[in-house]
Amino acid sequence: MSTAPRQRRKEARPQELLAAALTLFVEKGFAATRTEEVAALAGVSKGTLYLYYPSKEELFKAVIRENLSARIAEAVDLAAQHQGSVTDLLCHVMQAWWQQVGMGPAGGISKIMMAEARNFPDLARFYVDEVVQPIHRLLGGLIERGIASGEFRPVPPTETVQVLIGPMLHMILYQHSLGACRLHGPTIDAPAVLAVQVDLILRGLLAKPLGH
Amino acid sequence: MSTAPRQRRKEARPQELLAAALTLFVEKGFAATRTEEVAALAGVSKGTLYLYYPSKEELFKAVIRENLSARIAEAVDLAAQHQGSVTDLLCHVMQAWWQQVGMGPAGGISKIMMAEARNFPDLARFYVDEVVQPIHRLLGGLIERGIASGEFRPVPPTETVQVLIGPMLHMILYQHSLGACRLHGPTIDAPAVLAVQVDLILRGLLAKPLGH
Amino acid sequence: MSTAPRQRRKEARPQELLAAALTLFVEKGFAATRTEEVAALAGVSKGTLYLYYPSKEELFKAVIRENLSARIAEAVDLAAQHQGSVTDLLCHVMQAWWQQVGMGPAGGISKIMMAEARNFPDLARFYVDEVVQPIHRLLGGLIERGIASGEFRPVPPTETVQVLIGPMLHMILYQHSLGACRLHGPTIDAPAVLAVQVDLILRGLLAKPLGH
Amino acid sequence: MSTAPRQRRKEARPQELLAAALTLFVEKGFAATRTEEVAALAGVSKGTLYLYYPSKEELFKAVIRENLSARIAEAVDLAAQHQGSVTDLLCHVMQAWWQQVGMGPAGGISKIMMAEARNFPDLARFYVDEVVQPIHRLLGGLIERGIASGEFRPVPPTETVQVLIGPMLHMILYQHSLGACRLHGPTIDAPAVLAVQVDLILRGLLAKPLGH
DNA sequence: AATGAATGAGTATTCATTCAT
DNA sequence: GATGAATGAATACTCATTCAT
Repeated sequence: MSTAPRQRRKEARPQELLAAALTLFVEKGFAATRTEEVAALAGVSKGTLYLYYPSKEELFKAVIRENLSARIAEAVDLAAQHQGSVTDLLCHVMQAWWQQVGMGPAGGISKIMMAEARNFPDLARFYVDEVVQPIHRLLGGLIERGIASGEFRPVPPTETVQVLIGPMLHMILYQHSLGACRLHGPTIDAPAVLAVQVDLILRGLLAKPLGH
Repeated sequence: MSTAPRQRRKEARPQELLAAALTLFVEKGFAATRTEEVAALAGVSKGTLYLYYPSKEELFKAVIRENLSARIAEAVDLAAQHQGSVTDLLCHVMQAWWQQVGMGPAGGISKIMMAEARNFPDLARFYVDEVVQPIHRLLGGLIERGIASGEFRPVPPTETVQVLIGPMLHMILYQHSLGACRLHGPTIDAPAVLAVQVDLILRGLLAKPLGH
Repeated sequence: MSTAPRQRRKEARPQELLAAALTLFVEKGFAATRTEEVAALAGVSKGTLYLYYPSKEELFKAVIRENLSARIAEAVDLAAQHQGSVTDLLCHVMQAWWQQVGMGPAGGISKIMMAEARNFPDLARFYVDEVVQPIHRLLGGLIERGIASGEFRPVPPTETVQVLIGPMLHMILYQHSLGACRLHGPTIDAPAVLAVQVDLILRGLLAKPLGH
Repeated sequence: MSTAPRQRRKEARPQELLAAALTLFVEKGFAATRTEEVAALAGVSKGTLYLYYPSKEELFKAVIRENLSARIAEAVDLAAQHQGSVTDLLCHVMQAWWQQVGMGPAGGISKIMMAEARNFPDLARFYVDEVVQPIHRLLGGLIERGIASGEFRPVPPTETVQVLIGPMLHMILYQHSLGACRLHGPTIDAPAVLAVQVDLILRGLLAKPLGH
């Protein structure tokens, strides 16, 4: 209880390092981020970083676990317990993901993986196992539940998941790459796009048409 | 008539270099591709590459011009001359882009830009001006034409363009990144996804509902 | 007190690197000296050099500050405090410069600047501000003092400074260039030349002729 | 007599190449001058240069022969034939050298040699044999003639040659190096310096003092 | 004779990782 | 535990020279 500040500091170190790493990896990419910068942003020296994480790759894996694995587990739990309309659940899950992950810096992790998967096969494997597969299982399952319950038309689940995920991921990627440069490209109003997507796709998905 | 082999080579070199550069840039990214590798893949020495392109960045710009700018111009022409249903035109443009660009290696260029825009601001600017803006102008214009002609519901054009582009771009990115690693992630059946997308989104877009 | 060897090295490194740099820059010139050679001569690796100096140019500037700026400041102080004959002071300043700078490796810096000024404008600017101007101000001031005190004839100060500096600088350059090659060119006996110069020029400078 | 322009061109080539080489070598130094630039300035292609001179070093030797050896031979002849006062002859030779060589681009050759002798020992040897030695023999001989004739005091000839040459050479070097950068260093008024030098040194050299 | 396409050795600088203190 | 000095592998770009045309 009366842990000295030094003690608190020592316990907080991993979190501080992960936060610094997330920020810089998203900003510059994995390969282009220097470990020394991560350490500096976390307020420690280069050597200290290696005390907590044995390499840059392991540091990145820890960032993924910290920021994505946990969120996914929550969503899976939520879906398992939900009782009512699958439509509502699907909307909720997607909105929540956007709020908690997509909008924030953690969204940038997907950019990094897209960018550097082929140069770092170990990271790619880890990310697919830890993130991509679970999300596909979750959303695919929801589509199947909706079809089974008669809410949705009998669409192919796997492909529909792609169509659901696509625009959201694309916006995330854009905002963390070209959108982050101060250029005169198209400005993306993410909530508006999500609204349009929900409108368009639900109309297409639902067994019973909505009105205008 | 009496073009010596040396002469023929000189004229073919730029194409050979651009093809090699496209392959490697897409595979490894811009920063991680070594110029010497590009030269080797094109069957020439390091120095020769610099005879044709003054720097790695200029080489990359040339790759973009060669592979994307030309295709975009074709699509713009096609759209300007098309007379019939906007729905057909939109489907055609998107299918053609997928066939000619998305599916092939040129699709990987968008991955590179997502990945490295923030580290190479000059390239980002070039890509936005040369590729992103023209595509948005083209598709946005089609949506507006469809609304004006009464084919489409009065959706917001800019955001709808995002929803149209999103899944396609996401698939492209996926196939050039995680999909290219031999992992057990979800296998994407791109034509099937496109079919689902067209089905879902057109249902949402059209003023008059389709049947099942 | 308990300075570990590592610590002692850290403090000594800049000096060791500057000494190695001076030696090699004088021997081969600025452009032709490889940073790795400098590091090797100082007994460290390539990377260590860059821990202390951010670039080859900054290393060179540090060599100038270390070897010339300090000497010039000393001479300026001496001149400011000197009370007696300007003739004596002038002789002393020139002899001292020859002993402390001209004769030693630091003399070679002027060779480098002559050689590479036009290819490295930043270095040229630095050298003019830091070395050439101060020396001219010092010697020009001495000539003026001598004229004002009636010791010297009313010669034009600026041009006289050139005549004073010329032979010394020429000898320095010669010894660090052609003289350093084992050739059968004229061997320069620097002290003898200086003696002749002092004899000839003082005779020309003094208001009252000397005897034979 | 009716040589076609093409013929005239072919015969003029070596001269044009030497002129171009002199200009660029003086401006940038030997190592830093690219052979392609020399060829371009002479209006021919890279390959053509090698048709006339087998290497960059041989090109440089030819520049020396063309611009210095010839002038020296003229001065030697003049000195051999001169009958009157050695003082006049010495003044004349030095002024003529300044006018014909020092002031013009050929003066820059000495800068190059100072700069790069140690990196190109072959060139150094050639320059000493072809230029330095002859000039020293010429001027040393004049001093001895002046002493023998009673015009000059019995000064040591070799060292006196250094004092004579020094300021002139220094000015040449300065004007081709730091002086050629647009900096705020001291501006050298070469004729004024020469006048001062002649005044000072002759006063010191002559057996019978001049008046004020 | 003239060209210019091709070559490949050579070099400043960066950065993940180690380890003595 | 914490530091930061030291390392050395890795890479874009240049330029003298050659030689097929």
